[in-house]
Amino acid sequence: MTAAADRTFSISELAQEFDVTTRAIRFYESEGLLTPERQGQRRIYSRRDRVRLMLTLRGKRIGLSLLEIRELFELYDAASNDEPQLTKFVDILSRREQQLTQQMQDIQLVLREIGQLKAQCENWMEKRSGGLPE
Amino acid sequence: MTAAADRTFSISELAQEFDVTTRAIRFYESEGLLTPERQGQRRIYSRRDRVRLMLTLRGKRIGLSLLEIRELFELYDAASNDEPQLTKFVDILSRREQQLTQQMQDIQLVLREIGQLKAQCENWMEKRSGGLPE
DNA sequence: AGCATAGATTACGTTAACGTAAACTGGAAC
DNA sequence: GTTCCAGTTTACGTTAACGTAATCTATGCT
Repeated sequence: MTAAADRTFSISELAQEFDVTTRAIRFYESEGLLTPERQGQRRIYSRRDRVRLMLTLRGKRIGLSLLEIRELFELYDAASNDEPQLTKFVDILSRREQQLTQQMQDIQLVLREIGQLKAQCENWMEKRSGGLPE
Repeated sequence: MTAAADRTFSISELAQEFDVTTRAIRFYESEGLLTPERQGQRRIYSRRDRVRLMLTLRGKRIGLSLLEIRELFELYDAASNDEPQLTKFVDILSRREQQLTQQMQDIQLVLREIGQLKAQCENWMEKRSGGLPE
């Protein structure tokens, strides 16, 4: 049994590590995404909270709203329950899968366009710099 | 010369085709993304406007703000100008490329997780349905 | 002429996700 | 003791991207 398994974190530690403001972290709590303990009035974050913060930020990066992220947390927590819950869970996952796949295709399109545009630009610039040798 | 090359569109035609409200289309105009002609007071959209609307919506899907989309339009229009403009253009493209690549990786991660979760759920549900044969 | 319909203009409302400021607390360091 | 410092609460402000009326206009149809 290693002794550091229950490491905890202060709010500013997490803020630094993930490059968000403490305000944002408290806001996520107010939205039900984090549930830190208290030591007096100070918030004290567990490993679990840290993971949830990570997942929250990743969720945001892929365009989920805080509400959706929270729903996923709740469904995930309750997922070992009854079958209707499970079915709903799978439904949501499928829909999101659908959207994300679409999103990836869009991104790939745009990336290709960007590549072409960049090549074109660099082409032009080369020609210009080579075209007037004093 | 075919005669229909200069087809134009009404606002509600575009609204229908792309499944957005007319309000949104007028809003995009007010933000400088579209520049329809006028026939009296009615807006009359060209092929070019239609393409820009398409690009606007695609930009939104991949998480660009209307302002960013407008900047890209402007840069694209001015791209055949001088070299500093071109350099700036390539810069912006590179940054966006960077972000989009990151975003794609995030999405791929989540898609993998979703796949696993779905498999797990279906696994559970199978076991249950098979476990109680009356 | 009268009416319906599509479109225009103006303006206020809304939601999400925090930012920002003010005022307070509790322990640590000097 | 007092001065920092990190943290807390409360509350109002902000931005983006439209939604939602309300009111007005132009036009084609009957």
